[in-house]
Amino acid sequence: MKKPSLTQPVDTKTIILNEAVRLFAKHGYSDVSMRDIAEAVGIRAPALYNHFTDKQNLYLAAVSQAFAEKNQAFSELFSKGGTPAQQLEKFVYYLCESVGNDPDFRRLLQREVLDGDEARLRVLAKNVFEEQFLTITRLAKQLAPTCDAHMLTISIAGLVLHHFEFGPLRRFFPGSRAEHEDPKYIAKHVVNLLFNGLDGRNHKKRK
Amino acid sequence: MKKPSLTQPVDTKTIILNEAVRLFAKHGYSDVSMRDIAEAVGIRAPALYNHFTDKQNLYLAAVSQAFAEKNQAFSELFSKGGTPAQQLEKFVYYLCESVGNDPDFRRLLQREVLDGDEARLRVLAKNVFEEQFLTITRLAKQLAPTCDAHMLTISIAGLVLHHFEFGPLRRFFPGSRAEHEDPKYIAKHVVNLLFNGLDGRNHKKRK
DNA sequence: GACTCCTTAATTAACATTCATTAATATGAA
DNA sequence: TTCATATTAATGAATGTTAATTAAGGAGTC
Repeated sequence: MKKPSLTQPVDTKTIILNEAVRLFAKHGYSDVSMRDIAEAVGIRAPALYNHFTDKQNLYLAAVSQAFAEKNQAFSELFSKGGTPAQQLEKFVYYLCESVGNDPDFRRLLQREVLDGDEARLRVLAKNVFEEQFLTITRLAKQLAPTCDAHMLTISIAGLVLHHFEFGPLRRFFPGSRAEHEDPKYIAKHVVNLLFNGLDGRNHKKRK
Repeated sequence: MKKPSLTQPVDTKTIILNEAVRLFAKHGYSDVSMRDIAEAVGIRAPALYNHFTDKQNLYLAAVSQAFAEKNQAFSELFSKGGTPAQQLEKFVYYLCESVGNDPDFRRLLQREVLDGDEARLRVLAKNVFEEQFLTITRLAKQLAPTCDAHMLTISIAGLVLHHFEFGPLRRFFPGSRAEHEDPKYIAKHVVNLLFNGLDGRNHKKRK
């Protein structure tokens, strides 16, 4: 069916998607026009309609693509075994690096959570995040049996995500330093907080 | 200067601001037209220009108003003394109630953090949140002297905020229950996590 | 190879709509 | 009257999208 022809028919669609992801993540759906995307690609706006039926269709394809690849590296995380504590620590580091190195993904997620309709959010939860959510929830149950594991999973993700999401505002708070945006530094802080709570002095063994 | 006249001249401006806050919080700057706001108020769009110079001006005024009142109840929180741990617990409960009962405020904050330019974010940090930030940082230093207090403050705020921000997506995760959106339940969870870390069994005395 | 034919993907031009904003004007109370 | 506040009408720009057209490559037939 899909015959990759000659010049670059498949390539154009990929380029469009990449530019769309970048622009939608940066400015949001309503602040990116079809002309903006076309210009970034190097074509005219009507040419976009050879690849996508309309703007919404292009947006959904862009978001899907941005979220699609996020399930591969994750699975490998837990293949190597380790104690639950070690696995959680690995996950926090993975999440920090992942979110820190892909601001487009993070911003698209923020925008979807803010403005996505129920249908889109349901798909997002089921198809993109459910596996990861269940894995962390299982871990949470082992590590903190008396805690609401559902809530704890949200807490862990939120703890990481918010350090990145709040960056633009946090920068103007007293005591801000460059390392506060460093994924490794954030991960270390979060891991410490999770395992020891506020009282970071009484370290418990967890390795 | 401001003479509250008769019919409702000052009132109109207030109504405009309230409707603008509501609409901007719900849909975002670009997805709310001057006509939308005017319709919500019950007037025609050009009448808005008797009270605000342009759309940006109206938006800034709306955001300022939504953020303005957030510094009053806060100060009283710490006037009654208590141990640092008690004060922090009070703050978490206050923040949960505050954010939970004012979704417009929360959504506007989310939008500003996502799309606000540097100047606006600087003003927001300095004029709206700095006092609260410094207070919590001071508390953090007392409660966790070995921890990066700046980071810890962000963690505390993020922990609370994310439970509300992620609500629309979290609802579609397995195990979701109604109480997961209850401010008091969230506060209890956050307090427990902060003071005890993952291991919620070894409760430390803190009252 | 040379001739059609179909498909794909690009272009320019144009359209209808919506938007923020302005101008001119009316209304009504002090 | 005067001033503040509202209205209607209009303007110019931007938006998503469609129409008509063109160029180019692949496939089948001679």
